[in-house]
Amino acid sequence: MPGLMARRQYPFHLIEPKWQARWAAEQTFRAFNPGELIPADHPFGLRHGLAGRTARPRELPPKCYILDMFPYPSGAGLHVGHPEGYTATDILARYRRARGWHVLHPMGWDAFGLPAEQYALRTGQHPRVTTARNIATFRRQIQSLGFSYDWTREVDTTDPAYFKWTQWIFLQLYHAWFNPATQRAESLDTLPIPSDCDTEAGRRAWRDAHRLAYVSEQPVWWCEALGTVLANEEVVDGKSEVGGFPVVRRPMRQWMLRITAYAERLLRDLDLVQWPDSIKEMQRNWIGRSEGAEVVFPIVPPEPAPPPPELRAANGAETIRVFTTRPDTLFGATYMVLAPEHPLVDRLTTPAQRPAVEAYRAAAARKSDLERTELAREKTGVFTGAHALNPATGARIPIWIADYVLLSYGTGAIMAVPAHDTRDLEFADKFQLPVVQVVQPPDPATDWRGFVDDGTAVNSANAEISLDGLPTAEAKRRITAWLEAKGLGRRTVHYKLRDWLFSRQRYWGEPFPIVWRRDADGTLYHEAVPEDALPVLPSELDDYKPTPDGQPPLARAHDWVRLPDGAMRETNTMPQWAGSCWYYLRYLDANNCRRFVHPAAEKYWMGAANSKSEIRNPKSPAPGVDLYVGGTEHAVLHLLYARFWHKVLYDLGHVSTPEPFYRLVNQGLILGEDGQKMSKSRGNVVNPDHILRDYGADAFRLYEMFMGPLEMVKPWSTKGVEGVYRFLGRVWRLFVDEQSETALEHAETTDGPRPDPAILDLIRLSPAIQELAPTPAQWKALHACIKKVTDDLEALRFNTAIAALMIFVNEAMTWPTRPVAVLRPFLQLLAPFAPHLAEELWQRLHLALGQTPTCLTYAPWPEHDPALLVEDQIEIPVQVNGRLRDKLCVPADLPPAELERAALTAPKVQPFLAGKTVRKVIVVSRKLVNVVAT
RNA sequence: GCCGGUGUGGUGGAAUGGCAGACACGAGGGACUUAAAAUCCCUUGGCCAGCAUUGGCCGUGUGGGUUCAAGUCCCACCACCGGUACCA
Repeated sequence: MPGLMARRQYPFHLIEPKWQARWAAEQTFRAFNPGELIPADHPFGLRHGLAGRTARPRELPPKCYILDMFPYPSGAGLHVGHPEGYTATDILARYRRARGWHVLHPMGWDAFGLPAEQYALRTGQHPRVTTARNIATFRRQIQSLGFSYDWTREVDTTDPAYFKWTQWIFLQLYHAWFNPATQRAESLDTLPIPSDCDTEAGRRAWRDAHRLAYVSEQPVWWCEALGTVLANEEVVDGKSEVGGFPVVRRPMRQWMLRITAYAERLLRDLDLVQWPDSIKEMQRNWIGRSEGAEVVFPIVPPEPAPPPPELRAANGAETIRVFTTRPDTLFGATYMVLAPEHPLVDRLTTPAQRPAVEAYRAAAARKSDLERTELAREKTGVFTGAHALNPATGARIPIWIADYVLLSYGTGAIMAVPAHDTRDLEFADKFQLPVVQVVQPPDPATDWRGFVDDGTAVNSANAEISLDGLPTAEAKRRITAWLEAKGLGRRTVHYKLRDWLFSRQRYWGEPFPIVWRRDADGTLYHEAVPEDALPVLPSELDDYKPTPDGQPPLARAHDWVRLPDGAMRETNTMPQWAGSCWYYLRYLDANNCRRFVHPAAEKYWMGAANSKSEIRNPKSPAPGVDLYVGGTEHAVLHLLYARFWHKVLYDLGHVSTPEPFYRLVNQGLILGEDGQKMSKSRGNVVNPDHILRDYGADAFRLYEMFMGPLEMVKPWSTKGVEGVYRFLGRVWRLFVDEQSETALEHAETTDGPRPDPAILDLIRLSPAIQELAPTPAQWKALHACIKKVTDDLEALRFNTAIAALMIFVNEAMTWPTRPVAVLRPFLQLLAPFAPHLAEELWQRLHLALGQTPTCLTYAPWPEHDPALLVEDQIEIPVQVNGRLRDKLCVPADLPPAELERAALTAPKVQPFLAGKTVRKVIVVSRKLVNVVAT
């Protein structure tokens, strides 16, 4: 009971559980797959003439797949941010059902993850137990909000029946390679094996080197505190994204996924989807495509040897390859820099410089990444003593090492053009290296030193080629062609995107369906677990810690690791992203134990239409998920990983669209009442359970949508909840007889603490509600509301749709009689927003009229009649020189000439025209008149 | 630094280039009540004038511009939020 609260506005505590129970019992929101039997009494079947039938895909209405980002069920329970997106999608799902679409609206749990495992480390309680408890809490909370999910499709990523298919998809990656010729993933069977791979081991190594899932000994981010490695994406500012613990670089054997092969398609196909520009831009930046050239710099042999006249990198001479986006500045390259870890450093360094170089390399290796970024501004570096030849100028240029050059990007080496690169200039200034201008800025007043934009090439000529006078773009083309002709370089495209580090040293994740064996030579190799042996279940453990030597927790389960035939199981597990990469596909056929999804279900719900024309047609179902709503925190990682998996599955013929999520909308963050981000330490966290208890689910939902535009960041206001709650109270009183309400309250007090919803039958309709013809004003109020709400729903403008409902109710409250013909459609408009209250009043209304109540969920959405909105008298503002002076009430069809005359003669306008000449009169038909007078 | 977003009353927010502030919150006043709560009604951007239901001026982060007309379009800038960063 709301102790401190005032009198309850309406009996939501009886209404909401009643309808939730009924929806659950009748499976009201169940979606049907092609070939599935639609029960004879199901309202979806009744509406579409499919009751009691097994519908073929073509007989089903157009599909609409409305998806939420499924939550991680944390121990803290639901947060008020969760229902924001869920309410938006629920409103849209209910609206689309009313409009006749076949809506798929599912929910599930992204339940692998660190917190349950860390809890297990402390208490010894199996993560499965914690997870199950948290899921139960989340499910209860979400269900108490009355969302129209099809719970028969609920998924849980930790359920073996689910992760069996996560492992299966991993095997698809494992058994595939990316064919550069077709730019697609293909079965490993199509991989050409070079003839010099003449041993079984050689062929195996070749195949392993091409798999989309491969093993690599790589420097990785190791987090001591978490006892695991992390993906690049999970390391923020040199600390773990989860918990903020220090991380260090360490070489380890890891599973990697070859996402870089898809860089170009991941970039290009952003054009196929309707996502916010900011998210597309973040993905583009993450992929980080840059066009340029690879250039080969010959190394000058140590000691006297004069520079060879030939610039060709032939005869086995050592070379340094660099990547540059500005090959046009090659003539200005006055020195080179290698990353300290670059493999050539050892061989290049002269004896005299070796001590300095070794010291610098050791210092760089010790630096945590945090230090490297924080101390980023001041350039450091050491001369190796070696020189290279600038292939354009033939000049001997010194080779340095410096940690501003990263081994992981490009080739790990750069040509430094200090005149036209900010970092190179800083470095050159510090170490007194020569600076040569090779680009002239378009504006002669601009200082060429440090000018990094496009301009005109200067000082760029040798015996064979001249770039002088060419604009940057042309100069790039010319020099690249010259380099290619001389075999000194080639056009290249580089990406920032790295391959995806896919293994974790954790317990609470999907085990890899992989075993390790030794061949006759004793060489270790990996091999897939056969499909019919899936799922690979993790072993039970007593201790969830990693082993002291850094082996994953599963390594403790010796019996589990060692198979009878001597093979050893992989003990790493997959990262949490794995389960969320494909859950939207499992929803399509969540209970299928023979396939990850039946092709017919996949084709129907994801839509086989994928030609451009069909994508652009708003009338046809979207290819893929029609609407995906979630927070921006997944702008890069989840959305990029899921797109990658989807594309692999698409290439291998398992799904029919190139992109998974056609339309994406990000809900904005909800801040605390103080305008700050909600956090336990600030004490400004709003508990949804309390809101639900005090105001009910409908008010909660309505408030979250009324706060402002969905995408916007906005602060919580409990006062605001009271506002929409009062609105729902007015709706209730619009329909209900006050006397009967008193009877209900009386019955409730005698009925004890848990009253039976059946006492709602004591409610009588207000005597003002009658079956009589509405007045024109009443028709207009309704149809204006229908139009506004419908338009706003189509554009996801929920806040203004609710305002329209309020305007209608405020007006309807003043009517002495309330025609059923107006109130009934109003309930349909209200239903997506406040479904419990709408259903209850809908039922009461029909019972009072002696009609059998139909299911409001599937009642066809009302259409507005433009004829009813036509005004015969309209108000026209009259301006003089752009300032409002009067308003005229005129017939709507008044001709412009007459409107102009009326405006000029209007009494309030006259004084402002006195002594002036009318120069011009702008008459905007049905809008306004503006008189220009001087 | 770069990329993206946002700046409108006391507050959340409305406004296809055409009456700025819809709808709500808060506040003030009134009705009902023994009283309070709830409910209902009125007022509510600022300044100035007036007994007056009124009238005038100013107002959408700042400065310019386009236009009969700008919160909305263009240019320059400022502030805040989010992302990202020696990416060659």
